[in-house]
Amino acid sequence: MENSCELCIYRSYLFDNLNKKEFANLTLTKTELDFKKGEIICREGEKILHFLYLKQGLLKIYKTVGNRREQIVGITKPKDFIGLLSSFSEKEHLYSISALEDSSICIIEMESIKRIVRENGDFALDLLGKMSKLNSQILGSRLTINLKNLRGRTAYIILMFKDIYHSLKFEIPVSRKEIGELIEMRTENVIRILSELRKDKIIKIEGKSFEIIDLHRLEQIAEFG
Amino acid sequence: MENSCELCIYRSYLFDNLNKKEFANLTLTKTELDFKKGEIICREGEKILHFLYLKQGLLKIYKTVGNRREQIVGITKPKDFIGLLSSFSEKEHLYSISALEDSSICIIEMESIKRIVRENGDFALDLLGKMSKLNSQILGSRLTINLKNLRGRTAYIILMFKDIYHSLKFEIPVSRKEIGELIEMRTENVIRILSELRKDKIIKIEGKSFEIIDLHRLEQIAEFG
DNA sequence: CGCGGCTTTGATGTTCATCAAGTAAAGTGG
DNA sequence: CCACTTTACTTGATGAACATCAAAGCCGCG
Repeated sequence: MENSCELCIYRSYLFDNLNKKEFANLTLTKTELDFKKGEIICREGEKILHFLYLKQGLLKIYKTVGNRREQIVGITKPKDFIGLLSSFSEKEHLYSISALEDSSICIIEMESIKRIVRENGDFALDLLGKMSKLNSQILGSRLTINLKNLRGRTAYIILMFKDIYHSLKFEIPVSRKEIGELIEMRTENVIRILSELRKDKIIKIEGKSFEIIDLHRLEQIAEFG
Repeated sequence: MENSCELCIYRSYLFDNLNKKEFANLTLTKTELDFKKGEIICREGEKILHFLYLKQGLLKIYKTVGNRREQIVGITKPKDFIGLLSSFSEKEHLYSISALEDSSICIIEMESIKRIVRENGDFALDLLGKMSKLNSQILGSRLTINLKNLRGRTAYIILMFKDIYHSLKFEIPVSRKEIGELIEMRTENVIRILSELRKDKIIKIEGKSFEIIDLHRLEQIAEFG
């Protein structure tokens, strides 16, 4: 695992606007942490002390509601800021975050980031844009999901994984139960509809191995379901 | 209508971090516009050219989906930035906005705001925070609504109007149909459940006049419904 | 080996959307 | 200002979509 920020493949994505000195100062306070699949990165209600950045892996952002039900708010892909949803406005995390796959996370003191925002206008503007984008995406996906019926939601989530893995064939990193939490369905219905899609020869599934056979029809279902 | 930014009651809320010169430059490009109830401020897909700020009134942010159904994303109260959800990341408005009440909106060139973000770090940081807050609120309310049954949603929206008007008695600015769009219910069910709540002596309603009789029970319903 | 969690299928029940139909209110044009 | 049209509001009846319940097989793990 390459641990130098200088050489990080994402350096230019987020920190392109920083000069040498700013960048050096930033890396001083930076830590990189690895989390195993299933581990919890932070819990709803904990103090926000760090700015979190997903270098590698996949995370879920979720909320525990009432009696041990979980509602997944979104999935974080590499290059996403984690918890950015609220880092600049809240004192405590609004959502919990855990690793769906083994993941590497870069951790920077919140104060360091704030200092750079104050000192470097281009960085500030860029960060505003990225944050705005992430929020739009998450809100948009929630609105979209709620308009669809169960078949449409299921197709939507399969297509989402296709986009994450850039392939028609992939291993999903989540259980059927977690799929349900992501798209607001009961586990039983997730399974039922996956079976239907299999019988209709739209997908192949075996455990967590998924393969999309008829992409066009799947997209139709996601669109009009 | 007082048109000077110097004297605006909200000046300190948003522009407290600006020095005299910055503030003067900003006000040069500023316009204030009045919209009548029902008028459309912007449409989904239009170019974002301005930074919009709600001075007075009430707006709805919504999306037209498929065959002339509307989905309301949120309600904007005075002091909220409008369309801030996406101003810094998108070229076009993601949502349409219209006036629920007669409203005054301050319009500032997007470029002016961006310049200040670049030049004034404290302003940038403050804006990041406010934007983050607004996004959290909107996302939170969507998540909350989707967990509730129809009774719970109806109670929730009544309580929201209570908070907007700071009173147990108010005139709602929306039709039954619009309430439905706000909380993802059919118009008929909105009416049915409002009638139930009336029969249960929890609220009094007559047309658009609402009065909360039993606040405690209403809160219970909103919480556990 | 047995326990608990995940997966699967079928049967049953509830909630809510849809359909239908009628009244009231509000805008429109002659 | 009144007939006319349209839009909002209201209630009841029906059906579809989805949640819940139940039961059984499977797998990993202590």
